This record gives sequence, structure tokens and C-alpha cells, in this order.
Amino acid sequence: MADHSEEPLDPEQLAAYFAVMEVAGLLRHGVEEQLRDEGDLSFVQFQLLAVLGLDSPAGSRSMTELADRIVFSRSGLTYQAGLLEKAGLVSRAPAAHDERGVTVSITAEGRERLERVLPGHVDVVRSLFLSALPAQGSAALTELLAPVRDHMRSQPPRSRTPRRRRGSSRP
Amino acid sequence: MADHSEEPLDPEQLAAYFAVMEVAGLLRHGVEEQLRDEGDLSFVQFQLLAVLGLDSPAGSRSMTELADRIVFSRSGLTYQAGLLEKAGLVSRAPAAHDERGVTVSITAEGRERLERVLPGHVDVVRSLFLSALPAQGSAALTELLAPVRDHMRSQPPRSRTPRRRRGSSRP
DNA sequence: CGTTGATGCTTCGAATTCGAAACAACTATG
DNA sequence: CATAGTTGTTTCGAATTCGAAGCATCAACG
Repeated sequence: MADHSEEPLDPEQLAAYFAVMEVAGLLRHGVEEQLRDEGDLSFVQFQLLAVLGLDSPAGSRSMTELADRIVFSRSGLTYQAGLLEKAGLVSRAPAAHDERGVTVSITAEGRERLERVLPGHVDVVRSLFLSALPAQGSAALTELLAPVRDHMRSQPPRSRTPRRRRGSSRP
Repeated sequence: MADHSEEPLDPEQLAAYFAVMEVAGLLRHGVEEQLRDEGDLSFVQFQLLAVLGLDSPAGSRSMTELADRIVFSRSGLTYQAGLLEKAGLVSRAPAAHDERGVTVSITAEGRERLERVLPGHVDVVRSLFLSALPAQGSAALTELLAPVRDHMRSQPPRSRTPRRRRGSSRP
């Protein structure tokens, strides 16, 4: 089990790995503070509103799409969607063609809240993150990371317990 | 309060921001699974052992250094350090010159555990992250992100409640 | 050396997070 | 259309996380 290639990472690769994790962590903290202070939102809640409001066809997504997009557990999403719904920022309704599914939609109030925090949010991202990037830095970053993201997304879709393999494995 | 520059981020910058956050999130999930399965460690615990074992002068750091480095709350660190100590992977002792401080050191057992999970950890990072980077990708990434990290680190040191400003502000 | 404020860490209670198990609706198969 | 397996979501209890408040020590200053 778990046969590992003995090769350690060279320091350069380790550094890249740690840099990504650390930058994301620091950025998240900075952003969380602003969101809490100015919009009474957690980062996850903001992400949900942002994905729904800024990057969804009709302001709607299925729970699974959201969980995979925002990157965390489905059960956690159920919880947060419940909070947002209670706050009137999103609504939930059974999915169109699949009775099991739930479609989450951002409400007008949700859009308001999003608009309210966005400027400050952008400020924080700018001052913490973008200001330390060189001229074409953000483009270069995206070019490097987008394929990585896509690659990872295509892997075991995250948040999905592989409840059992299809055919193989022992009875 | 909170005067915001109205300028929105251009899409390119937004994309970079989201890409970093998403890659870090996905990578963290992947890595967490492996650490849990093969080493019975949370990601935070692994980070603590890694910083102590691989990037600390004598395998020791103060609580504050660790909290700032690993990026999370001081109280959370107290909790995790407690768990690691109970598991015998680190030890805690009052700091040398400051009676208030606590110095955390990795134990032999801690190093063992670290060695045990490292190969699998490296495999995951490689297959999830590095494999999707082009040739000089990791170097380029580090070059871009290292200044960002340093910039952020120099900001309000994280995890430090600014309990009150020095002179200014109202009484 | 006493006072006042700053700093390092821990305790506390509340909120969030997770994975596993439970449910329910779908889908292929026979 | 009954059956068995799959998939979308929620429930559950346990573990982790947080920020605020609390404690103890340090440092500056009179």
C-alpha cells in the first residue's frame, strides 16, 4: 500500500507549495477581517454570494456545484446555505429536473450585501495582494495556476466520498 | 470611515486572486486526506511539525512565531500544541529569556512521524500540484509569491489583536 | 521600586467545520 | 415495473476554530 517515490521535492518546489499555501492563508485572514467588520459575513458566505452573484448564469447554482467551487464539505455548505437563507441573502428551491437537487439563488438582498462589501473587499485584496505583484504579475499568476486548478478539479471531485468503487475491489 | 477607491478590480486581477485561493483550498484538501490516512495528523499539525523539523534552527520556535508562520489564531495554536504535546510529538518549555514565552520543540518521535508522512505528502503535492506546472513553473511561482508573502507578513502581524492603539484614539 | 501600558500565552464559550451515516430520488438492468 | 446501485443533500456528533477576556510577565518611566 501507498508506494511512494522516494524522491524528495527539491527546495524550489517545496518553496512554491508553501508560498501558495501561505499567501492564501494570509490573504484569507485579511479579507475575513474586512468582511466581518463591514458586512457581517464570513469568508465562506462571501464566496457563496460572490459565486452566485458574479459568476453564475441566473444567480443560481446547485449545492454540489457550490461545494465543489468554494471547496469545502457538502455538510458545511448545507450549514452555511441555511444561515444565508435565514438571513434572507439566498433562497433554496428544489432543482428543476431532479427532485433530489437543491438550487440556491442569490436574492436581491443578497446582491445588496455583496455590493456593500465588495469595494472594501477589493481594497483589501489590492493592498495586501496585488500591490506586491509586479506589472504583469496577476496575468502570469493566473496563467500558472489556472491549469493547476483545472487539473485538481478534474481529480476526485472533492467533497465526494467515493462511496464504493464501481466494479472492482473485493465483495 | 472605510473610504474605498471605487475602482473595481479588473477581471485579470480577480482571476489571480481566486486562482490562488482555490488552488490552495484544493491542495489543502488533497493533502489533508493523505495526512489523515497515513499519519493521523491534521494539516495544521503537519505544518507545525514541518516548520519545527524542517525549517527551525534547533527544532524550536516560540508560540507566536509558529502562529504567525502557520497562520492562524493564537488560541488555536495553544489547542493544537496541546494535542501534539499529548501525543508526544512536541514539547513545550518556558522560553529562555522571557518568562512569559513558551518554546515549542519537536521531539524525536515528532521527527519520526514527520518522516513517516513526508513521502506520501510529497507524492500528493507532486501529483496534484507540481505535475500541472510547466518546467520552470515552481520557480516562477515562488518568484511571484514570495514578495507577496513578505509584504503581507510585514502588515499587522496577523493573529495579533491590536488591543489598543498607542497614543491616538479616544479615551 | 511602584505604576502604567504592552506583550505572550491560555481559558472560555460560541460558531464553524468535518466525515460518516442516513435519506431520498434517480437510473440502469432485468 | 421491481431491484440494486448511484448520486444529491441533510443530519448527526465530534473536533476544530475563532475572538474576547483573563493572567502573568516584561519594559518604560517617574
